[in-house]
Amino acid sequence: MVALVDCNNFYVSCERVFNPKLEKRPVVVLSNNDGCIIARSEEAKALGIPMGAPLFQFKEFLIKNNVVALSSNYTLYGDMSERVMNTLAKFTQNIEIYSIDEAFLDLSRLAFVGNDTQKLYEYGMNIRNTVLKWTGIPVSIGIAPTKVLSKVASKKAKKSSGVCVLNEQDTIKEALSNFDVEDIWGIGKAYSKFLKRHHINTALEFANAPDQWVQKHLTIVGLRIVKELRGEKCISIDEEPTPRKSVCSQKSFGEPQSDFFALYNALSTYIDSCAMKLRNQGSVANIMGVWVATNPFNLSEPQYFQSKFINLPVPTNFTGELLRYGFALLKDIYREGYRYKRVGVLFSGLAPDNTLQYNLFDNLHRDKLLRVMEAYDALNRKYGKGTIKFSAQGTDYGWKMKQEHLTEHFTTSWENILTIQLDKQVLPKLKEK
DNA sequence: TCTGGGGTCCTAGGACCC
DNA sequence: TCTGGGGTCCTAGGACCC
Repeated sequence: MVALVDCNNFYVSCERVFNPKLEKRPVVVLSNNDGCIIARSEEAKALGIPMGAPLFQFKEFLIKNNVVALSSNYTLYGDMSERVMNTLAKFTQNIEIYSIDEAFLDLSRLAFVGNDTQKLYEYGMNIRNTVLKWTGIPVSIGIAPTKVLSKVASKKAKKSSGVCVLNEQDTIKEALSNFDVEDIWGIGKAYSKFLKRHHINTALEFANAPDQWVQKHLTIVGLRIVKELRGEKCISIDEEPTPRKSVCSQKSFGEPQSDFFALYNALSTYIDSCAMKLRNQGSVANIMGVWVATNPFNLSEPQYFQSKFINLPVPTNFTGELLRYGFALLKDIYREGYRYKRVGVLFSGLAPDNTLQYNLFDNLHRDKLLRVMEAYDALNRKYGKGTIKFSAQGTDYGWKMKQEHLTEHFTTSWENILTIQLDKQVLPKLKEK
């Protein structure tokens, strides 16, 4: 059996842990630059605020309905996610962290739980209560024979007690017959439109579709989903995080930028953060690409998009070295006279850093640089990201993201730690305990 | 009308996820 | 005026090999 643990409205829930006044109120969390609405509390969903809606279209609506809008605080969400995952790991080591707010647990190796529906339910409840108590984050748990079915179960769980077990044939069938095909994990916009055109509207109807037809139109991926819906395990639980195959970073500017060095400042920051990710997973990059773009929504202004990719002469993850390539690439594609909205960088062709292929004409002292980067990472890990930087990143952040409603780094910065005033009557009782 | 057989590698594009 | 960011996988088709 597989359990999917899914945090409810995760970003909003994180904010609520540190600000109980947000409880029972409609709350939304915004994307970078306060651009779109990317997370909504149940109250906000009930008001009909759609996922991904641009903020400017809904500003008045939010004010009128007393909705709290917050800038996204990924430092906080990342740390809270780690706490949730660490809590889950106390229950089983067989866990796949699927995203910032979701994890699959392999229950098949927990003999004491077995296949008994009631026992599975109680176990799920125990997990749910523990996560809530230890982290303050409410979760929904779906338990079923396969990953796809556990996703179905978790959606059902959200509408009931928070835990749902789909175990017996008839309960599974019943659930699938009431489940819209477009809500199935792995069926997106295009496929659901296609399926509905062919009169497949529910998950049950999809599960009953002929294999050959499914594979022909939805590839092998679709066929796997169908089989999982029938209870046949096709998608395994990945306990080892597979190393990334590419790393990229691109962000919109708070204000459009025209100056080359403003673009390069931003690019340097993205390169630095990618290079750090590469070093963290022990990879070096063989291919590097840089692109710039104007705002595609602003049709009244001249548009420009350009990218350039190179094969790196020596695969590397050294920030300083990559900054030099970044500078040259940007120089190549930059054109004066445009108002740029974003710049981005991509690293691919990743290889393990222990298979380093040296270049005959390489004149860098790589052993020394390796130690420099190790010290660099150690400092930033210990005292916080950005403690030490490369000079290319500069000090002028005209391109900086807009974050007008940012909450504090409650769990990762001593300066932001909450102070709590204890009631005089509570204190002696606590001491007793 | 007919035009060998078997393979690899790369890329672009489309689908999907959170 | 204002519209997020970071990933994965699969397939078809072309170029190339013998």
